[in-house]
Amino acid sequence: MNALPILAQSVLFNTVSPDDLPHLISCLKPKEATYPKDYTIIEEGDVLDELGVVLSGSIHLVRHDFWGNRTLVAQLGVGDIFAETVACTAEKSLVSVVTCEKTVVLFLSVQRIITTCRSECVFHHAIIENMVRLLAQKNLGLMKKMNHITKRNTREKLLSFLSEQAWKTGSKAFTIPFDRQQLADYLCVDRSAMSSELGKMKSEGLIEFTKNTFELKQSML
Amino acid sequence: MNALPILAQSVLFNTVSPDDLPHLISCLKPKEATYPKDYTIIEEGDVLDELGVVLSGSIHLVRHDFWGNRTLVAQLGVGDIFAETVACTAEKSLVSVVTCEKTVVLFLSVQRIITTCRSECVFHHAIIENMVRLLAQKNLGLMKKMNHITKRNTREKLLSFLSEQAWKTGSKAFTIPFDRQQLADYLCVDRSAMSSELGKMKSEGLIEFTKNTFELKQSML
DNA sequence: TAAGTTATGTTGTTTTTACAACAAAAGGGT
DNA sequence: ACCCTTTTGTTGTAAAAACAACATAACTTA
Repeated sequence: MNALPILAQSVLFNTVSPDDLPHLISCLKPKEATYPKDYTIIEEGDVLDELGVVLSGSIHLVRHDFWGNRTLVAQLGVGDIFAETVACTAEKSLVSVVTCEKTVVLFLSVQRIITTCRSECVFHHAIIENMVRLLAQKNLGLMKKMNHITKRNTREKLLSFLSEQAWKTGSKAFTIPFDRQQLADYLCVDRSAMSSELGKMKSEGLIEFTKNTFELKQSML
Repeated sequence: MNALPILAQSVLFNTVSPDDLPHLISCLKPKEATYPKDYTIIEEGDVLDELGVVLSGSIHLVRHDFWGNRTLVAQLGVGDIFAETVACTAEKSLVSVVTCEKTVVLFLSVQRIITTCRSECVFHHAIIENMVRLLAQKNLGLMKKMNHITKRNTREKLLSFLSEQAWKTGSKAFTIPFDRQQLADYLCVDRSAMSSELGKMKSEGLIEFTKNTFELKQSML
């Protein structure tokens, strides 16, 4: 498929002029792959030297422990980049990458990205800068998630998460990208316990919700 | 103080030849500062454009919520780098940086690091590559911490943490860099609850410990 | 060394969570 | 419309954690 419009929007290439982009991409050993729904692209423990760009569909970064508890680390969509950490560090992946639907991915060589090539690629140093920003943003994302899950109880985790969503959309009413089980996995709590906590919060007038659409009823920190 | 030997060992500069280092550093607007014990170098919400290198002493990255719960995100020592994320993203800091003892820090301009300068700095692109690796490693560190705190109960968190320490030192007996309160803050649990859980684990023969020295008694995942 | 301070361990109570089992609701496809 | 599957909500119980209060040990420093 035509990856260029999507790549042009991604954090990694949004400063590169559309004219230069095809040449630049061709430098990075691009490989496209299409996966069905619920396909595991990367397994925990895998080692690789390419990062992935989601061209269509969506993916989850998840971890599983020995008792089957699942932790949802992040959900990524079109234009988002994954596996950059494991590719940069050459260490084993701590997460699995699983498709949520039929998904097309473009893989690019990290070695080629961070190693400046000869003068032909005048724009090359631009994407290295972007690579730095990308990693810093990922970092920030992890810290934000940490802000939620380090809360001491379920209600605080929920309020922390919902507040962030409201903040992100700039409105007290918003739709979250998770179903209940996914939200529970994301916040590291039991689904049913979370569900009943949501019920309590609704009956106390703190929040309102139907399906994935929530509304915060009071100012909360 | 003479920062060069320490910088030469740091992730950011360890590939730069010692001869080139002074020139390179001077490009990066270096500023040295000395802080007393328990001094807050960076407050949550601060915005800055410099990263810091610990030249002597040690620091904690911490977060506080409104109920006074403290979360210890990481502990850094000589040669370690902090504030690179907030400096790269130009967003508000999510953590505070507090000294554990008298500490000397060297600040360097992130703008100068990631923007390639004129040809004079032939080694410049080398540290950009290092910057990428540094951020990726930080990322990995956050994921590892996440592996611990996403565990469902205190014992699993402890085992996860202790296993990692054992793995890191390559021995079943090791000394951890935290006291009990700090460990509790790191694992996001109550100190006394953690203390009693440690007691149970000892009485069950799982572990042995005195002060900060632990020993794992059985094979555990 | 004595007194004060900090760190750690212990215990009991209250609150919260996980877990299990089930009911109700919502979709999906034929 | 019907059956089947998935999602969500509800409830009760058992387990775990937070909390508070205190005992003891270790460490400082005057």
